[in-house]
Amino acid sequence: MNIYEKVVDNMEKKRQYNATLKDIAQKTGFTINTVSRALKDKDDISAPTKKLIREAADELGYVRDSIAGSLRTGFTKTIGVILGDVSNPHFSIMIKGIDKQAYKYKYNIIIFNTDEDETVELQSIRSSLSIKVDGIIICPTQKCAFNIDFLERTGIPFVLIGRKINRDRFNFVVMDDEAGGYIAAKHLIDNGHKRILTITGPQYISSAIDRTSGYKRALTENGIKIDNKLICETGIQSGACYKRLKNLIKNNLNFTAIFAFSDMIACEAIYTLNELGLSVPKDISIVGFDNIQEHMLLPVPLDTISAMNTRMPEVAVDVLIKTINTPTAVEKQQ
DNA sequence: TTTTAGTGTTGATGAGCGCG
DNA sequence: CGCGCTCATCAACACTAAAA
Repeated sequence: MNIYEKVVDNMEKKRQYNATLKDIAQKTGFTINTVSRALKDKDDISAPTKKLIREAADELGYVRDSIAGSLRTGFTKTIGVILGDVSNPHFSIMIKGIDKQAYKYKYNIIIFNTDEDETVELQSIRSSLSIKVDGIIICPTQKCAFNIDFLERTGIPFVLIGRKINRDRFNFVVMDDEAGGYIAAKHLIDNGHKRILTITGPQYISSAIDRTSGYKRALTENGIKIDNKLICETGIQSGACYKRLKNLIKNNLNFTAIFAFSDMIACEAIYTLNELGLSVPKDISIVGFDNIQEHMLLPVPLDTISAMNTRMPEVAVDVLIKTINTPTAVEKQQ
């Protein structure tokens, strides 16, 4: 095959791939509109015509140009999903749930990973708007209010997931983190623990605040005095807990149990304890959060908080789609 | 510099046809 | 004439390369 044949071959291949409604119309003798309607299975097109057009489309290797479609309809059938850390199983499980639910509505999702960085977060919001997603599901970094304010001002439908801001104005889908914190601490108390270390997330994150206050309530209700030394705030990025916990133990902090902000932090804590010659649960008991082992088995079974965690993605998508279809509706879910 | 033409798809509207 | 069925015509979407 010489260079010219190659070019022609490529052009033909490209043409095949790029077949449009126009090509099908020419091939079948119907108008472009009829072809469009036939392929969309509209009921004002007769069955024989549909069959003919579909066959022609297959033969030409037609693939719908969704960009052109969006140009016409104003919808891209795409949801932007903006999350802090997709390498955390908690979030990847969440993504899977969102995708599965979005599929039911014939929606695609596009994922943005912010690394919990507000600058990246803003860029992700901008990119989402740029590619004209119909709506956004976002787990906000909560490091500054600007990003979400900006998002609100654009008027695009969005739903917060996992973390909440300002109950009245925004749609958010969260679990009852306060209750989760309470149950976790209560569980450890019931097992005889009085010195319970909580390794919690940064206190600008709503879920961290709520879980910590649940923890405090459990202690208070059970007559245990709150020791601020046992409330350890740490970053939620990988490695943060390891350093922090190691330090605490080296400084001889006295505790018999840990309530971790997430299962990932719990895993890191177990790793750290093992490294220091302590074993779980013999020496130290641990309760995590998120129940990731429901989706992936861990080396050691982990006591953890699940609640309605697994339904959050579903609900978030439902609420978002509803908002997209009725722009004025404001919903609140918990 | 401004204007035009072109991209692919589809909702709204309308027209032709056969039948009762 | 009125109706249902089937398909056609038109216009618009947001942006850009090319023409004027």
